[in-house]
Amino acid sequence: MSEMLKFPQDNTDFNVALSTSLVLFGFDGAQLQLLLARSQREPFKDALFLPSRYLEAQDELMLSARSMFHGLFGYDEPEIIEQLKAFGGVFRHPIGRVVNVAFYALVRKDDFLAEKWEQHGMQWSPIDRIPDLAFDHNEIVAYAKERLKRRVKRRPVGFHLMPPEFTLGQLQTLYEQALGKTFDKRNFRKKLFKSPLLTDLERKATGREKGQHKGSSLFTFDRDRYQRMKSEGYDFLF
Amino acid sequence: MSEMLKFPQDNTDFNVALSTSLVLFGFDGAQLQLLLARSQREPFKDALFLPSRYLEAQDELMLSARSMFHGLFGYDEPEIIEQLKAFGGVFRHPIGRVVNVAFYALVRKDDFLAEKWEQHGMQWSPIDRIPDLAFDHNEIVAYAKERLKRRVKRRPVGFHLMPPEFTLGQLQTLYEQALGKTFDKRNFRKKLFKSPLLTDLERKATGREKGQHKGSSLFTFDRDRYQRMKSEGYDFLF
DNA sequence: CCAAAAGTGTTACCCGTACACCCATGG
DNA sequence: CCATGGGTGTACGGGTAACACTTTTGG
Repeated sequence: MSEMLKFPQDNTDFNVALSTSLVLFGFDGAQLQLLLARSQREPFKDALFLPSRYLEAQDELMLSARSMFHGLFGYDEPEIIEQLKAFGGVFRHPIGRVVNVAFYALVRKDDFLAEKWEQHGMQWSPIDRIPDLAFDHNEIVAYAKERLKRRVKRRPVGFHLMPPEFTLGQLQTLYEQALGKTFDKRNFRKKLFKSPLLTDLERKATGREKGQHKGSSLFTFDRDRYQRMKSEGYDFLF
Repeated sequence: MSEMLKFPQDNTDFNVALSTSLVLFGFDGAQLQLLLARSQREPFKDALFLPSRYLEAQDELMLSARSMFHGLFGYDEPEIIEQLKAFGGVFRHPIGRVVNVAFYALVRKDDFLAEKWEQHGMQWSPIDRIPDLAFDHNEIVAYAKERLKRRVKRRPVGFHLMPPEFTLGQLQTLYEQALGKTFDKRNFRKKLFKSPLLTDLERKATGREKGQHKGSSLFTFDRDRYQRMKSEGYDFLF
């Protein structure tokens, strides 16, 4: 009974393993997607799951997630990466227990090292049509989508997901898919222009980029301004 | 490199231990508080920390948290208990790694088995004056307070924290402490009466209960009604 | 010429906020 | 009688939501 009052130097049970999984959101110009791996070997051939790896005992949770990210994208860290929570409900290893700590991150899809990974069965999947995944990974994805919904309302996620130049139509698509509802075009624009983070590039889209309609105006996010305003206490709100 | 693509049957590293900690919020009629333990033995004598225990390898995370809760309160589960996230940044055990999965719960302070635990150094501490805690438990508390802020806005937390009968003054105190700001009395009442969950008991407080001013009206929450409305899609919003 | 998306203002309603006075009680 | 909290209504402003038509472009 007073185990609760002891500092954890006693009675420890070191036969748990930790894995980390990543829920990586990307936007290809028209669709919000996430990255899945496909097992290419028996006994789970073709099963889909989230990019995952074991944590070595000395690793920090976040560093483990970042290093996995590095393997996939070739640089050290995405701008947005955050722990979701621990998921422990499903997988039992013959040797002990596996608990999975999941992270989510927002990425530029272009940065993905596709040549390197596609041959290993990795692929992007539209967020509204995620197939059955192994383990409890569907539950993790559902949790991540909820987290994303909250972040979309409080952070200019376009910074991290959109290509450097984009149209307002694309941005609206992103918001609609992330929040799971549609918006009136005029109201959407009004709302976004309340914050001064969107810069009109005064150029028109050629229509060659995915999801860009020819002739519509191109915008970009003003990162510097956002940094300055944030340090003065500004809070983005959608 | 293709570790990421393997199912987790290989290369596991079973020398991690998991602990669970509880951030237990209670309200004594006048103050929002949380429950702390005090170590009574060397080498950490007098250190304060969150109620914590080791997870045995076969335990579910949530069940472990609930069973610790049972030890403290004598019944199986609080109405609100939720995982926060995994905290792994601080403690290194000589044998391996300890990762702490924290939970938060809302409780009726009266239910705490005080006679049983006070002699073991457990005590309630006001939320706005939490002392230095061992490990990274201050960080956990900070995270839990943020979670509580969000929940206060979306759930009728009064159900779970308030005594069965309370005054509007008490309820306002709770909201003010949880959200860290003050409210105008009239606006506060207006806001709460938008939802029909508050029942006027048509009796007056005697002034004997802590935090109740004599003569003010007593209210209770209509649990049944909340259940019915919730099943019809109602969402509480403060 | 047809389809698809871009672009553009106004109105109504709701909600949040600000604000002041009198009453009841206990000390 | 003084201090503390209870109890009550109104008015303004900002934000959200609803709503339709014309233009550009590619096919």
